[in-house]
This record gives sequence, C-alpha cells and structure tokens, in this order.
Amino acid sequence: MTLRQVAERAGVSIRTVSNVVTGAVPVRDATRIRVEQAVEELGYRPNVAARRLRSGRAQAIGLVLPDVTVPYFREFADDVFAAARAHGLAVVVEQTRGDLDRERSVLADPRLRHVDGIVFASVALDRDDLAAMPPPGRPVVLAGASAFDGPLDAVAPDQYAAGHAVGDLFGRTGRSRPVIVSADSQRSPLQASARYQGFIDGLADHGVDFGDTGGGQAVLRSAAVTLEAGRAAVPTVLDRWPGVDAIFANADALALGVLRGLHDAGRRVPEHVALVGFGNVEYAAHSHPTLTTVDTSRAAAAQAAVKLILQRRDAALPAAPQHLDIGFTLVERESTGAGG
Amino acid sequence: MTLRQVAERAGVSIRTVSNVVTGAVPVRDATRIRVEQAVEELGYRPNVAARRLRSGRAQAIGLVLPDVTVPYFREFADDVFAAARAHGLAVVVEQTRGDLDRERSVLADPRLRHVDGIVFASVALDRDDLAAMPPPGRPVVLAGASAFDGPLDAVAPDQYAAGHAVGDLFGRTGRSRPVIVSADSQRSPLQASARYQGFIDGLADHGVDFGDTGGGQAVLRSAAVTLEAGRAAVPTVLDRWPGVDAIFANADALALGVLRGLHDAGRRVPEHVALVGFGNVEYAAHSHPTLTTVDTSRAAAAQAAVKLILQRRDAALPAAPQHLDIGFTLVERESTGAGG
DNA sequence: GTGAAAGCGCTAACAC
DNA sequence: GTGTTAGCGCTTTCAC
Repeated sequence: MTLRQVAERAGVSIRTVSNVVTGAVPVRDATRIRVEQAVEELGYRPNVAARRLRSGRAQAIGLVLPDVTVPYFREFADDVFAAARAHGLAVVVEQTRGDLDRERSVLADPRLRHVDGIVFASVALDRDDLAAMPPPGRPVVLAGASAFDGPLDAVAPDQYAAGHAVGDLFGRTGRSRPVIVSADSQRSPLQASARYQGFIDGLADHGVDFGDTGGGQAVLRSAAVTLEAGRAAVPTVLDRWPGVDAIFANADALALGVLRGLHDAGRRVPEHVALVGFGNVEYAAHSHPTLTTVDTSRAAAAQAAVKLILQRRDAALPAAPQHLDIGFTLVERESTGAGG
Repeated sequence: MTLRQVAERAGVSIRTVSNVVTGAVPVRDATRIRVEQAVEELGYRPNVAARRLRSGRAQAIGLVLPDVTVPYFREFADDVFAAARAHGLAVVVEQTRGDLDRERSVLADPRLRHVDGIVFASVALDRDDLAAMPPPGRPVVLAGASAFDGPLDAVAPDQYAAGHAVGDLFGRTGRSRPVIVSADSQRSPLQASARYQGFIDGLADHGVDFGDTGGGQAVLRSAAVTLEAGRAAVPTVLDRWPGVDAIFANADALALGVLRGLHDAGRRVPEHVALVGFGNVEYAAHSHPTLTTVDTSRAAAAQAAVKLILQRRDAALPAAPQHLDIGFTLVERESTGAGG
C-alpha cells in the first residue's frame, strides 16, 4: 500500500493524500473524507523508512543506561518510555553496564544511528571524556550527575544543593559522626563532586566537621550499586568508624543494603544510626523502616530530556548547551526519624 | 556524507563503495583500501533510513513486555538485548503493563512499525485473542506461556512437563497438602493450563490427590505478580488450608513474597512448608532460604526468538507457525530441602 | 486547495 | 569486479 495507490483510489493526487495523512496542510472536507475512506479500505499505513528518509525525522529516541537491573535506572527507563510515548516516539534501548569503554563508544553505535536524539544516563564519563568525544551529530541529553556543565545538554538536579540538604538534615537532627557510602570510582572520586561539597557544607552549618568522625575521611567506597554491596559495606563501616551515628549512601540500592546490614549488626535505624539514600526508588517507601532519600525528579528529568531532544531536532534552540536544573526533594521518612 | 561523495573521492563508482561498506560483494584489495580510506577521511556513515527503504530491512526488532519492573521480564529484556546485539539489531521497547487492551493493539502501534519483527512477551492474550488479531504483517514471536500452539510463532518451555516436575518434586519429598498461588486471570484460568495439568499429574504419580488439601481447589489467585502480593497471600492461604505443607507459586516474585509471608507467620521453609517458584530470577539464588524454582531458559528463548525473526524476515522459513520448545530445568534449592 | 515532479541515500538488477 | 541506472515511498518545492 503506497500513497500512489490511495491517491488513485480516491481520485486525487499523491500530494493530497499526503496532506490528509500528515495533517500538516488543510484539505477540503469533501476531499479529505474521500481520501480517508480510501486509506481505510486499502488499510494504508505510511512507510516509516521513506518518511524518515525524506523528512530526516526518525520519530524515535535512544535511551542509553547502565542496566535496567538497577532499580533507579529501571524506574528512569519507565519515565522515559512514558515521556516518549506522549510524543509518539519509539525508544531504542542500549545498555552499557556502566562500563567506561562502552559509554565512550556507545554514541557511535550503528544501532543508535537512526534516532532523533539520545537520552544518556552516564555513570562513568567525566568532563575530559565528554570533551574528547566527537560531536555526536544529533541531540544528546545527559541525564543525571555526570558533567553537568560540560559540552552536552544535560538535565539534573543541583547536586550541591542536594548534598547540602542531606548534610543539613544530619546536622539539625543532632548527628555528629556521619559516614558516606558511595559507589564512586577512582576516576571521578566523590570528593571532587558538588554533592560531596554540599554535604560537608550542610554539616558545617551546624558546626559538624565531617573530619570529626575519625579514621581519616569517613567515606567508604562500595564495589557496586547493589543491595548486596551495601550490606557488605556495613561491617567495614562499623569497624572503621565505631561511633557512626549517620550514613549517607549515595544510591538507594546501596542504602537499602546498608539498612539490612545494620539490622544484621544489631544497630537500630534511626535510633542508633540515621540513614539517607539517593534516588527515591519505589522500594524506599516500603522498606522497614522506610528510607529517607533524595528524590531527583526522575519523571521531570525524563520529560525535560525528551522535550529538549525534540526542540533541538526541530532546530528551535541555539547551539549553546542547555543545562536544566530539574530540582530535587528531600523525602524524610522513618530512617531519619520522620513519621511516615 | 553520501555514497556518491565517497565514490568521487575514491575515484570509483557508487556501486563499489556500497559493495565495500556492506561487504556483500567481494572487492579487489587495492580498490577496497582506497575506498576505506575515503570512508575514513570523510567520516562517512551509511544512512539507515535510505538503506532500510531500499532493502526493506530495519536491522531492529521490537520487544513487547508487561513491565521492566517485574524481575522476570527485566531479566528477559536483558537476554533479548544480548541476543539482538549479537546480530547487530537495535531493540525498540514497548511496555503493556500486562493490560489486555494494550496487548491486543500493540502490534499495530506505529512506534513498532519500523522493525523487522517483534518478540512479544504476552501475559494477557488467550487463544481467541490471538486468532482475532489481524495478521501482523511481520514476524512476531510469542515468548512465554501464552497460546503456545496458536497461529503465531512461539518459543516456550513445555508447560505440562514443567508443572509435572514440580508436582513430582512435592510427591517424592512426601508433601501431601500442596497449595498453588497464581496470578492468573479470570479470562485464562490456571486450571485450563497445561502447567496445572502437569502439576496435578505429577502429584498423582505419587498418590497425592491435589483435591485432598481440602477447602475445594487449593488455588489462591493473587492480584499481581509482585513481592507484596505474594506476601499478602500467605495469611489467606494459612487460613483456608491450615494443613498446607507445600506451595507452588506461579512466578518467582510471588514466591519470594510468599517466603516472607511465611516467615512473618512463623512457618519455617522448608521444614513446615516446601516452596517452589517459577522463572528462576536472579534473586531466587540469594534469598534465605534460597528458592527452588523452574528455570525457563530465558536466554535460550531470547536467542531462539531473535533467530526466528531473522529467518522469517529473510524468508528462509515456511509460513507455518513454528513452536519451539526451549526446555526448562527444575532448580532445587533450600526451599525444598536441597543443599544449596 | 491541489497537481506535477524532484530527489532524500541507498541497494540491486543489468551490463560489461 | 566494477560502472550505470532504476526506483524504494515519501515530503516538499513550484506552479496554478
């Protein structure tokens, strides 16, 4: 079924059929109805490839993320699916496992060539990597923490402010021996991040010096962003910083593992140790105790990213990279002594 | 960058460049190297849309599933990504939430029009639905239990045999009061399924009559395939069938919830109650106790489905629907008294 | 508001 | 083994 066949059947030109189908140009009612009937009878469906070749629009976006196994990214994927759906866009998914080499090369992957733009949840790339990458040739929007002020478009919460909110929470609830559990890498250490800086500043506002926990810098690097990794981190934390009374885990999966680890170790949350995660995954509201965490506006980020891609594709935006702050919320729950 | 420009630069015809790029037709070494150099210098990348329009191949498949939130489907998605990757295919993901209407209409979704074929993990469609659907117009492979012998291609384990293996396990380990927890629907009740028939036959081989558990048919219908739903089902099970000594949960997520529910109720697994799940999700090997379950060869199914799509696309297969039995394994773990 | 026609970049049939 | 060429089905000037 082609436009031509429909045109013949309806006794109009191919142009008119196209106008009816795309809806871009108004068509006289009588003509339109005749065309619609022909379309219906012939079961005509536009050929996406031809349309794309001619128009340069794929009506599809790429979604690059580490792994749908990690709760946070799974939920983010969900949000991107919804946002894309709202714009009639298909979503091509590509996983990187958080692997640096994969993240470096993924934008050149032929399987992502036929998309209008890419939502890229990077976890391994730093500013230098991004600077070294060839221009992607189509809109790419970074989602999340990575290199917020780099050369690419980005949507993310204000990491400094988010860290600050957590530090402030610990400070104002009288915690003075905080420890951080983080899955950061050697390449982009937590200590270099705005989130970290915000955290210690937030503590300092209440006269708490992060150095005071003892044992040097109270940061434990976890091997992975998993429940198991979080759980496994606890004995080390308790051993190295026996006086710990608060833990900031840099991802909810980690935090939920820490929660279990603390339970195993006989420490009560929040009585002995306050606990805060990052990401506000669904399960954070269902754990026992429920988990205080930073909600990073995943859905808003997904929507903003998709919209940005569309705007760039349709050339409504200047070339300068956009960096959208999509906000965050500190969700206080039982793990820091809040009511629900 | 087009083929033409590369051809000019290399001093050959467009045809030769095409031959080099696709690798379909052998090209003399000297020529090939010259072309490759031109490709490199110009940074030429084939235009996917043009290629697809001309060749009719999208080099992409669709993956339709209920929800990447359900562990089983998340892991299946992982397997499909890997299989597609191995063939250089992109994957367009579409979620249905397991909703009947969505599943009925999803194959007509324009966002899935530009794919070579679709791997369809259906949970809601029954034989009549499938028969009533218009011919999809491109390869569609059902993955999982749904309508294995229907008009569409399908890859699935032998449901009767799988059910039988579980019934047999209960029977041979002396369980005589089994209960089933299932998230089946009114429309396609478990009792009509081969898996169920196999289960009761497996029990019968050891002289156990599934009717003997008392209280009518010992099947509890759960509202959803989630941990919470499994957990919530336990009090009802214990109330309705107090003598229960074995539970077959028709999905691992459910089983893991049941595991918790039994713990909450003070019943020990496997001492008081043996428990078997279905699907062998990753977490089944890490719960306490570890979960006995039916491994449905997800990876094999994913690979077979992708291969089938490719074969159909390239017309190497007759029109008759293929129904591939990809086997299963009963993985015995602690929840039925096995060692590991 | 509608028709005629060009051509997006590529593959493949046809020549040699 | 390579050149020439005809479209794949569509959008989009350019006319009227």
